[in-house]
Amino acid sequence: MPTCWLVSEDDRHKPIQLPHQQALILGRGPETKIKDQKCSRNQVELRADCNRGFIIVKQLGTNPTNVENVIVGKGNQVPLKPGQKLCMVNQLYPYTVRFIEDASTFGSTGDGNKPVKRPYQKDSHGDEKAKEGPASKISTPSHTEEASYGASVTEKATPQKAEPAGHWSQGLKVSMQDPKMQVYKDEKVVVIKDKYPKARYHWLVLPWESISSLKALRADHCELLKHMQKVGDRMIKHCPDAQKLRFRQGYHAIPSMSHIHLHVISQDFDSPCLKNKKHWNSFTTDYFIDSQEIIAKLERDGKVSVKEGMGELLKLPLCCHVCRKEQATIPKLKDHLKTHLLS
DNA sequence: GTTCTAGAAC
DNA sequence: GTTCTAGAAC
Repeated sequence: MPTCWLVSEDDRHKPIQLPHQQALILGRGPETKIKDQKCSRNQVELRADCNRGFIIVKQLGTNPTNVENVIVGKGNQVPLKPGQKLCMVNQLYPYTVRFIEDASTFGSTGDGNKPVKRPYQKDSHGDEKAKEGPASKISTPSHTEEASYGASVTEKATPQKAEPAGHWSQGLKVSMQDPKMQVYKDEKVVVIKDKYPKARYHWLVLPWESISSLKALRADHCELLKHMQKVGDRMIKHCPDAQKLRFRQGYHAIPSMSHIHLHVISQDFDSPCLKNKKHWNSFTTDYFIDSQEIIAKLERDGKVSVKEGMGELLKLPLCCHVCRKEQATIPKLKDHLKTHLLS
């Protein structure tokens, strides 16, 4: 059976072995050399399946752990396969997973067949709640996922109950199923109004098929994406202000919400829900990728890759999307936008 | 994703 | 003093 190794992509430390079918909890601590206070000492629970060649990543900490740039969500678990990227917290501390047949030349101990020793790490800062427990923990492999969680985690600490489907990042999956939210549906897609619209008109087009993110798209999704855009076109066409307003259709490079969704949004950005720089830049910088561009990339390459560093675009200065003039604050930007509305 | 709020900026 | 942002908490 191959051995499984968690590899620090920025080479902060040597690979950590993940024993087969044993839950290992990692986070801030000497093993990962992560000192970032945003990272819980029990940030993730990792469980390797050495026979099938993947690991299950469960987010235990409050701050986001990402797999392939998608937030896992506290209490949720997702698979991580070789080649995919795990970011321990806040898009930082990248890792990949590797399965090695002969592990003798790999890792820090050179002893490829035994789990890496992980002694109890006393909290030297004394700032962490005692309930967080040891820095890492291996539970017995005989438990089921649920039993293991109940036995090893609940009792020792995490006060919140595991509610994967209840996490905010899963909200779209709930909304799209709610008839009261649906404004259009057919055999392939459903349209809902954005719960917090960032403009006078702001819809989300979601496929019934569960597609986690842009990275999960494959060539055979092209027709679906074209259909989603056509449905968006139809929404715009039936809008009473269609003549007056400009619209864009596109995707966020790194969406916060699970389940792929096409934004159909009018370009007035006249909405009380548009409150901060992140909101603004997510719709007016390259963070917003036009539907056509995604479709073209998918047709050309058979996949969509999102460039690194897109998150930085959200911190850019506030720049008017019409005249590109920079605005100092959100309220000033909102005042400025009114001048374009009147023209 | 939103809400809340400390403290920076004015 | 008030306004506004940015980060933590949810």
